[in-house]
Amino acid sequence: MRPVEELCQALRERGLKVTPQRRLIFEALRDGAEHPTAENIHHSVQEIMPDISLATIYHTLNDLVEMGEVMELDLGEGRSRYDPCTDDHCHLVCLGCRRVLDLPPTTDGIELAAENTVGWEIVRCEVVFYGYCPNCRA
Amino acid sequence: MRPVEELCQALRERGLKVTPQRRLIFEALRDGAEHPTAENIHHSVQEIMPDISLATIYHTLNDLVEMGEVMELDLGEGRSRYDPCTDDHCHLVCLGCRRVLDLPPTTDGIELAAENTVGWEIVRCEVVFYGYCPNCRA
DNA sequence: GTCACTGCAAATGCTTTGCATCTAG
DNA sequence: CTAGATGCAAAGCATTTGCAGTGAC
Repeated sequence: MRPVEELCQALRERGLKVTPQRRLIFEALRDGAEHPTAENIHHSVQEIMPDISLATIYHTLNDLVEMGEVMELDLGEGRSRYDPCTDDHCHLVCLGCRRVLDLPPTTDGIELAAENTVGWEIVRCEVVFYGYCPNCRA
Repeated sequence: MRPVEELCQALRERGLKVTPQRRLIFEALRDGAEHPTAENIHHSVQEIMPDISLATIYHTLNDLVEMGEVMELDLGEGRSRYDPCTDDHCHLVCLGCRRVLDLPPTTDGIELAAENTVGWEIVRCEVVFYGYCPNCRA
């Protein structure tokens, strides 16, 4: 995700408007936990703007996803997480505490795709490891 | 997924009962498309037993997942798919027609995990490629 | 002044649950 | 006979949508 001011600029270039709500959402994504849910962001923005609506959060997150500034992660939890890091990388999910960590990209993911997907156009590859973190193994 | 009769046996061993509904669901999983949704299975079983309830489908699928006979896939579609193949393998999803293909497992997924997840107990690794199939590229 | 955004509430879509009835073992 | 299964309808959640009022530019 780019810095807040660049995001604001990108919004304007698309004919979208920069509102205080959106600025706060950008800041929450920049400063908060790394893989927040929409509700996480709602809570953290509410500390500054108590009346902001969850619908506004969803609206803005959808815009960011469409702009490619944020990745929507589906980690099998029945709700989406949003990742401000859009570089190629893998995820590691603790089935105990639901903590989500970033891992370096798999080097051969793309190679595998190349071998077995002749004729396809591969857009992206998602790799998620599920397990138990050191704390939760106990 | 094991043959229908073995599944029936496995149910009984767990104190669960073998009903005509469950048998039909097993057969639908065995014979039908490879990555069906709960609704897909409902439709195909309804051709033989029109009054079967969707709740029964979900109930049985949840049992099968718990028994490790079927994998629940979350491919970011807002609904689950169920995969009777529980061997280690990857998935290839067409963003156009939503077709889902199986791919061989990544050999180094586990290696990557071993290098970067000291102290963790890794349970499984899910790899999903998203793209456009030859038909949908046009 | 316009057109997009906001907040609210209602709607949506998938999945689960409560309950009365039924049935496998 | 009895515990578990079924079908129905209602409830639960996360997310989206419709709409009237508001605000960015």
